Amino acid sequence: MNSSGRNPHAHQRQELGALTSRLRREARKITGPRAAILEILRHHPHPLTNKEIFAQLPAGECDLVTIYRAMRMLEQVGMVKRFDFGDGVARFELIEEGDDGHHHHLICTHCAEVVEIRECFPVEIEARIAQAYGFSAVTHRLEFFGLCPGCQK
Amino acid sequence: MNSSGRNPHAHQRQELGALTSRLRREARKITGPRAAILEILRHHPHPLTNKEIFAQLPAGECDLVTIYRAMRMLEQVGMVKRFDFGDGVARFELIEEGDDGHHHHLICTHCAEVVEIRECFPVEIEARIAQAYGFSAVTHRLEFFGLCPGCQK
DNA sequence: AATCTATTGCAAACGATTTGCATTTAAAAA
DNA sequence: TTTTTAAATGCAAATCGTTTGCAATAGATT
Repeated sequence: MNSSGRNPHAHQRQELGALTSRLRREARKITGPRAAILEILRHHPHPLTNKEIFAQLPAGECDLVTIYRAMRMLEQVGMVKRFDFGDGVARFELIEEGDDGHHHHLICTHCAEVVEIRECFPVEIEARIAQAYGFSAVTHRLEFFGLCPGCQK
Repeated sequence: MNSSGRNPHAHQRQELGALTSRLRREARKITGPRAAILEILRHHPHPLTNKEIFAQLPAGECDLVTIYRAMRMLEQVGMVKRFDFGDGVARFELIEEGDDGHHHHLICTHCAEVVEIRECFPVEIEARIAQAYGFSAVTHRLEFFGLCPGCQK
């Protein structure tokens, strides 16, 4: 049982080379800003906002707008997953090749700590819902909120 | 088995009088705009955006800003529940006295039709998550997306 | 090395939501 | 009922996240 298993949530860091070749395969250019952004995402197991990425970047590495554009592109080619914590700010997480990145989070409403939740429950439920209402291609968006151990009292 | 049961999703329309007295109890003034807004919400079983409410209002009844302020206030006193369908626009639904309004929706990604989902599944799951990670006061936000019967092909 | 086109930076536009402030008005007091 | 008082409104302007236009730059291909 080694650590290179296929648990999509093991968060083994993807190699930068693997990431760039993935980009190349999509006929996208590997630019300085993009490499830097991927490098940051690679080291963060939790969803990051565009601003947070921007802040991590060496000063002047690239414009905030470029990050917005890069994230949209990375989402399009399926390299990152966009999450919505309901605060009006998009967050992104790098996902593994082949994975669709579907999972959930538990967010502390006080300190904003984020826990990645491995299990995805409502999958069985989706089928039930889909057929109950005649919908197809049903997916869901689910996030949990609460007080983390450190913030309780 | 009459229709005035206590199923919180039966959507029996709340009386305007009951609504205003609820407001009065909270030491809020019953104004023209507020009565008009409540009147609209009363007749809509699905979440409405501020703009949608504005559009329903008799022309010149009140400013859009007033609606924003009213909805925030109504949310504070627990008379409406705010929903987030992930498109960057807040939606509101009137909730019954005593109810916390917690429920979910199934939204057609093509025509935006909204189905109210009565059952709330992850309640049992919340407990599991809460204790697994030591969080307290855990809640969740869950919405389903898919293609409604009419939009499939 | 030359070419071609995607990508970037910067400024400006956008859409949802909030805020400041002077004016109006519902509700409490007289 | 009139007076008083604080809350609510309208309007303009500000804010915040995100997108877009455009000319300049720079990967990738030849």
